Amino acid sequence: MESSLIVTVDIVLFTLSSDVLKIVLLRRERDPYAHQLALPGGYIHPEKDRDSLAAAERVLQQKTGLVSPYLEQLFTFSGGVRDPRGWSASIAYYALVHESLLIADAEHRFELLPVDVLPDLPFDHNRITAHAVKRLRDKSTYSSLPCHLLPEAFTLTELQHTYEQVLDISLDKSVFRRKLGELDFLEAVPDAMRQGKHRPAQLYRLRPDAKLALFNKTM
Amino acid sequence: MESSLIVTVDIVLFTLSSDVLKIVLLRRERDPYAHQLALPGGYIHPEKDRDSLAAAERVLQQKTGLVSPYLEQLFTFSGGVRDPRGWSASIAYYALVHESLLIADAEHRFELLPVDVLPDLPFDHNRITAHAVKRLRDKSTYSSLPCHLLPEAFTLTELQHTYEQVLDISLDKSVFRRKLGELDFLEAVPDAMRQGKHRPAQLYRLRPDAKLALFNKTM
DNA sequence: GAAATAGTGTCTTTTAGACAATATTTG
DNA sequence: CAAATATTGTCTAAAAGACACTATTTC
Repeated sequence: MESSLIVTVDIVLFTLSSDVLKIVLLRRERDPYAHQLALPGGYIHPEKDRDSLAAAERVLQQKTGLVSPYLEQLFTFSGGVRDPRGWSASIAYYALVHESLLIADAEHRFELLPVDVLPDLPFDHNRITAHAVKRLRDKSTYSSLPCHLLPEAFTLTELQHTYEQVLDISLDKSVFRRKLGELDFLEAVPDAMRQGKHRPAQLYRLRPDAKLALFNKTM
Repeated sequence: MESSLIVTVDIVLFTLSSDVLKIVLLRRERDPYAHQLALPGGYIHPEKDRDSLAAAERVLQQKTGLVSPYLEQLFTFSGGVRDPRGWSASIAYYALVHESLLIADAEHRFELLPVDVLPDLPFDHNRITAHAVKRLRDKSTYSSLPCHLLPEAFTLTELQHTYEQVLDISLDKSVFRRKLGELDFLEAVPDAMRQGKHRPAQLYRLRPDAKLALFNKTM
């Protein structure tokens, strides 16, 4: 009925490593662009994948071993020139994960590169990545999104530091905590403190039922 | 290489009619769901359509006669159960247009129905519409988006009224104008006033170069 | 107790909201 | 000039920002 269309999912997987925002890139096994670094991605399998989100979860699991981190549809990139095989559509997703989950599983299957100094990537993967970085930064200005770059439990200072790294701004400690308090998406982990060389800090985690929290104003 | 996937575009076309937010629905000519009201949509034509945005523009033009109103990608809906023909992906768009453009062209090819009292629609078109309404309302709280529901020139009172209809809230005249002034996406149309039974009002239009303007805070 | 970080409080500045006052039309 | 709407100004209340102060830990 229709000429065949290539439909894929691609994933921009963010993490914060050494205080720098980075993404996961894989070396492609086959043509086109074999052996080049590219975003994790793959075909949709209509028999296996309930929908494109399930396809993204499957691809992420197969290529990086990760299970259900924060994963959200980004945008669908399409057209006749983005893939040498013909007209294609890529339903792009972005994901956030704490670095420890990557290190735990790493058998050098992927590379971590800073988003600000990426090489030329195949297809329109630079464009997809730029779109994802913009979305991450925009959404981080008014939501609890950056929480997902941290481990399950974290201190308020670590959370503030994460916002500062992602947004590349500095925030006032007092104002930051006041705004967090207005929302109510965090809860203290009972009797859990981050120990350091000085005064220990209370550990917090996302409330179990908490959806992505939105600030009225900008963070 | 891959089992065949159906890829379509669907469009949620909004307008404000008699102070009510409505969308355009067309009666389907063929199966599945022949003769039922549904969102304007159609297959992507890889030979003709540069990308999915171009496909959406073409579909909109062919089905409603409209040329390039405000048109933005919404979300891609996909899966094995949304279309009886098999696994499918619909790249959904939403568009805003002033009512006059619909009336000018109307040969009863489409119907206008209020978003709050829609009938059961085929496929997952109710879900797509709900998603579009949410996006429109969310984005209207912090941007100049509702301007596109008005004709090219409009008064500030008309613009305020449009925000109030879309968001279903009432706004203070003075505060509203102060916030508009902070941005700068409007310009007065020289010597153009809306005449009524009382004091005429200055007409404004979007600045020629103006992109979608964003308020720091909520509108 | 000095140093370092955690956590809270207070004052000032900015912004939003309520509402009044003035301005310009028509009949 | 009364009525109606446009447009601007002012006062008050709320929020954000800057910054200082107190608290708790290690060495």
